[in-house]
Amino acid sequence: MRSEKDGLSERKKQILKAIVQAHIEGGEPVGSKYILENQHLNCSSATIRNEMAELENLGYLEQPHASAGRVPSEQGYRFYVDSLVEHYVMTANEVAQINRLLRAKMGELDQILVEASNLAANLTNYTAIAIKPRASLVTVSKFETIYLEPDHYILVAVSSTGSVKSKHLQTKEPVTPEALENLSGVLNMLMINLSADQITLPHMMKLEALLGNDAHLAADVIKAIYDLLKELDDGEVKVSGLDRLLQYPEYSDMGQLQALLGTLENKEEFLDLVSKNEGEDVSVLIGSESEVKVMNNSALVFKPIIKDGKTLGAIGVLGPRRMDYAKVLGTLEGLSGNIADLIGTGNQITGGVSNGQDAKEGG
Amino acid sequence: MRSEKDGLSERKKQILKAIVQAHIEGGEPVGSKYILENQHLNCSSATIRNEMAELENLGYLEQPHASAGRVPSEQGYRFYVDSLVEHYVMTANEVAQINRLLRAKMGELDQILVEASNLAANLTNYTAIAIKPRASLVTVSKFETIYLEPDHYILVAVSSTGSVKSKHLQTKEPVTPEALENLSGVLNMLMINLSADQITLPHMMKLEALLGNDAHLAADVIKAIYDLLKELDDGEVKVSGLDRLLQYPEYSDMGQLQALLGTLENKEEFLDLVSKNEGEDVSVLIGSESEVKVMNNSALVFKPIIKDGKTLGAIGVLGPRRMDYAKVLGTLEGLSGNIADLIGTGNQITGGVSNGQDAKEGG
DNA sequence: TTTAGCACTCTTTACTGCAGAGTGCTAACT
DNA sequence: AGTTAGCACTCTGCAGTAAAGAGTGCTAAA
Repeated sequence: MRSEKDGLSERKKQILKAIVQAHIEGGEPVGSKYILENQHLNCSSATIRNEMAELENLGYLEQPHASAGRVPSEQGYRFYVDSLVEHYVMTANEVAQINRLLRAKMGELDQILVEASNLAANLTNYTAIAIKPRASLVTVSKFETIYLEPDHYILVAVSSTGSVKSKHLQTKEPVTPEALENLSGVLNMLMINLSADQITLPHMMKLEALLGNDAHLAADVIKAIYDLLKELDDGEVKVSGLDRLLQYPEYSDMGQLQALLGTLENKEEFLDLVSKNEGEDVSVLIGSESEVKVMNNSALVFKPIIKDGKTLGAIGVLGPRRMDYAKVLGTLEGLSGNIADLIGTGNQITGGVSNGQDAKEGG
Repeated sequence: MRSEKDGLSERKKQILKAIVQAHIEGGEPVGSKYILENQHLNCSSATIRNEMAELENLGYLEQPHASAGRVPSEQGYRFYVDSLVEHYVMTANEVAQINRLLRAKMGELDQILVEASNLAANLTNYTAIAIKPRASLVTVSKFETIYLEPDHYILVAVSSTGSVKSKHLQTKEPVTPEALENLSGVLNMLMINLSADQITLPHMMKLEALLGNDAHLAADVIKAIYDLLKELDDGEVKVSGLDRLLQYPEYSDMGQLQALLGTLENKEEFLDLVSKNEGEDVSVLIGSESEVKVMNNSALVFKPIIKDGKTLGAIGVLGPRRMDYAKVLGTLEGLSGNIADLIGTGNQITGGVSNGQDAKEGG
């Protein structure tokens, strides 16, 4: 006993692993007999029972009631994910699927993320989420105006992360295309690389001054810029494959499910989660580990998409605590590799560095 | 008997209405005794039973099993909605809530729709959806380019409906800001007001010719324009308050629920619905009326947002068949009035005509 | 045409008993 | 000391039954 540095004998590990895997597959408590039949250990069911009792004392297993089999505890899953899970390697077929679908939809990051989360849902058969984190440091790196009618133009802003947002603006007095060109010139001089709270009264004064005859545009433009910055800052959470949750009996209990759905609509908690685990490569949050109250019965695995040290987004998989971690981890690895490649090859703001497939679990 | 032109005596109507309303509230079959106690008809429960038996023969009611109360049939709801429902008038409080929240989030149509559907979900306590219909006739009315780096620029397109989309483009050979200005000029001459299938080889030839030294840009630009048009065409469906469905016992049956969730992810069916009922003011689809297979137990009420004869979007409410139609209809009326006002007052592409609060049910 | 009364049907709930699954413990074995 | 066989015990799940309740349809009388 105690022959291993983490305190579990090889046999205990094997039993724990078998229990976790069996429970992942079937969703029901697993008993000593099952282990005996499916795992060729050279011992009897009684021995296994003894081991299981010890594993329970150590906190890795729990018993729903006195005479049911054992179910992995949160700690049990944790240990499984950290030390026992074998890396699932995607089949050629799956890799091909990712390549085909993702490349077909090549586009802006938002789209790629959503597409990737669709794929994740399909491949893992759990619910997946695409997360675009809040970016509190985002600024506008370039302005442009588009003249439409004498009293109507569009203000376009390109953010430091490359996304493009626009706002329609209506003017009281007519403006000329030349005035608008002047406006964008002034904006590109004055208002570049400022975050919302760096825009101060002096900026506005200067803006009005530089606009000369068109000073009447200033107020609306400033408001529009504020709005644009707010939109750029804003995180987004998009959910795919929600219906897949329902096939797992743990979600047949309404109430629980309703709460979870409610949480999913409230993107805030997920955005917080992502920014909190920013440093990690892959994060695996099991049950109550993830401060999102509702998730006691669930697990969330997510992987940020990092580019040049900046977290551009994340894709995650949400499912019951007894999630097929091997498969989910493998899928997210594969997907993120592909996304990184895609971002590298062209459609994003900077070319270069590809942060590849280096796998490591987060704590 | 048969004193009314639609074939139902006043008393039958009253009974039918009472049954529908009671069922809407409680969700359970309602019996003759309940009617007797809550509706002061000058008759006994036996008479009511006779009337109910007749209403059942006429197809307005059905009996879940031999000795339960009656439940309105699809036809019963239909009749209720068409002739019996009283218009719900929003409370001052509700109107104020709409005004406050909607005006605070003034912005592009997409945002307004989503915000309105959030409100609809809150006010009605059902699930709401915001629908931006496919627009197969959409074209680009203005192009603009934004220079970022020698090998990297952005193509911006303003659609005929006023929405703005953009695409990052990477070039093999370096381009100058002047070249890009030329490019947008040429695009604004050549490629304006064309739908995807109107872009032909001659266009591309001419584009290359006019670009002169920068002809190498043409291929990528054409592809980008195709992509932009596709994105502009694309409909969107956004769901709010999904969790609210679960409080109604009709959705406690998994499977049914799972199918419905699946359908909600597949926006196609909803987009089809909207375009099919384009002419209507308010559409009320009860159960199987709405060709969406899954919805046998549900009802969908939606109202298009129309501006200058064009359907810009729609907001809808989805709930159990026994939905509080009065409240839902009233809420959608109120919301759409406010949206119309908002669109009128500034942020959208054309000013003018406000299609107000004129209410009428669709058939 | 309406009503009172009653028999009938069907669902819901509670309770019972039984079979099955799985454990924990003890005593014997290596 | 670790392992095993055996057995008693506990808890769940299911089937069957009985009783209560709700609501109807029908009949006969007003």
